[in-house]
Amino acid sequence: MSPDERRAAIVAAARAVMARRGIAGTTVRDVAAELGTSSGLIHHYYASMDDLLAEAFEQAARADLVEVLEGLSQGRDAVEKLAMFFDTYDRGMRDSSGDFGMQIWLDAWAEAARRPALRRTSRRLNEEWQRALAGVLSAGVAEGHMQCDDPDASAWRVLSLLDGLILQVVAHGDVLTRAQADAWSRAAAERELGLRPGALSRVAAAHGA
Amino acid sequence: MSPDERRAAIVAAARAVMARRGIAGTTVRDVAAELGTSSGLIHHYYASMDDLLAEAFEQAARADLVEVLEGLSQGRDAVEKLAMFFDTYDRGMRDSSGDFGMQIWLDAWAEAARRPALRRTSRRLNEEWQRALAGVLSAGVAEGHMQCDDPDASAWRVLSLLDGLILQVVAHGDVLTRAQADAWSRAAAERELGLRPGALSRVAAAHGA
DNA sequence: AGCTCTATTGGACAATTGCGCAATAGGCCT
DNA sequence: AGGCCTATTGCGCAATTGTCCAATAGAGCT
Repeated sequence: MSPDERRAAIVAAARAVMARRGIAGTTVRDVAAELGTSSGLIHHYYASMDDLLAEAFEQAARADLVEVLEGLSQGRDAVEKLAMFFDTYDRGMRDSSGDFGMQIWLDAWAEAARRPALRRTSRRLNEEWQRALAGVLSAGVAEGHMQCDDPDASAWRVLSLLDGLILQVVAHGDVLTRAQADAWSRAAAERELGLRPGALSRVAAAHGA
Repeated sequence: MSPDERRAAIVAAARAVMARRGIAGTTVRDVAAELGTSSGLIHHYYASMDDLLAEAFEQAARADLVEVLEGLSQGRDAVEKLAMFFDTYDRGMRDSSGDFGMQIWLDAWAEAARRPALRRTSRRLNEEWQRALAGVLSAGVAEGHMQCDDPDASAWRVLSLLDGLILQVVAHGDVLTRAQADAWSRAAAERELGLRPGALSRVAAAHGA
């Protein structure tokens, strides 16, 4: 196995463990076991566990971002793009790794205070999410379909509300359902952008698929 | 020192360490050192570390909640109560222990997946915040000053947005300012409840104090 | 004073952690 | 084929963790 392949395999194994145990719960031995190799090998390719965790988190987070960006590009206008954004976010939350896909974000936010490498990565990814969303809102205003004084602020609000609601689902379980978090954040976005109630309903449902 | 005093002293020491090192970084020996006693004594009063951390977090979080509830009670009507809610929340965020007052929430949400006692406590406290807020919104609707189909859902939204925005401030630093998080969440609440823009501005400022 | 009960000590213990290192294996070039 | 280089092993080490326990001290009651 070539060095590049090996590095990729290690990160993939680290992502798999992270999805199961969270960032803080991912150990060198877990990754080695997942990979079916020795623990020493991990250190041959990654100088420290911090480096590996930062890299694995970056890839996992970016994969989610890419998926959402692809969903976004499928919308025909800004309103549909935004609806697709919620669709993809919600779908990504359900299949892949269940709750734990989001658990790594909770870990990242908490660990950001103590791990500089992780903080930079987490911050950068969050900003990319916000930028993508702000772009859609600006387009929506330009198209005349959305009302919004400050797309930048609105994007932060839509994103942060989603984060805050999903946070409750992941951290506390039944206190909210995923369906409520999804529906409530769509409703808030509609109000935020002067859309009629229901304008951001599931695209799949609206198209009968 | 009486058992009750001792328990209180242990929790106080745990809170002090938590404020410095975070929940995940608080160890039995740290607490014992902070208290100037032996580590065995902690286990004489608390069956497990999980219990102690949950208790310490509970007290720290409840102190914030009580402060907000007091602020809330100073409002004359529901709109003013809600404005006071934001005032107190924002003030509590600044003085006490700076960012660390909120950092323990990030820790709690992340650690909830791994510590059952902490998860229960975190969940209960979050529900109390939501209930308090929902009460204000219901009163606002009854008074005819607010429009809101589902006070319960709206309360979760207002709270989660605030959490989500503050999260960015605490975890990522300058990506947002505390002032933006404060102003933006007030604006969203105004929209959410059919209030005129500016209706939830700082009470202190509005009264010239 | 003596007895009892418990607060308190200080260290032992096993488990787990990241990390390093000497030894091995196996592929690639000459 | 032979030799070098590095991927890979598997164990060991030191540090840290939560938990437990036998021993001690000291206060309060009879």
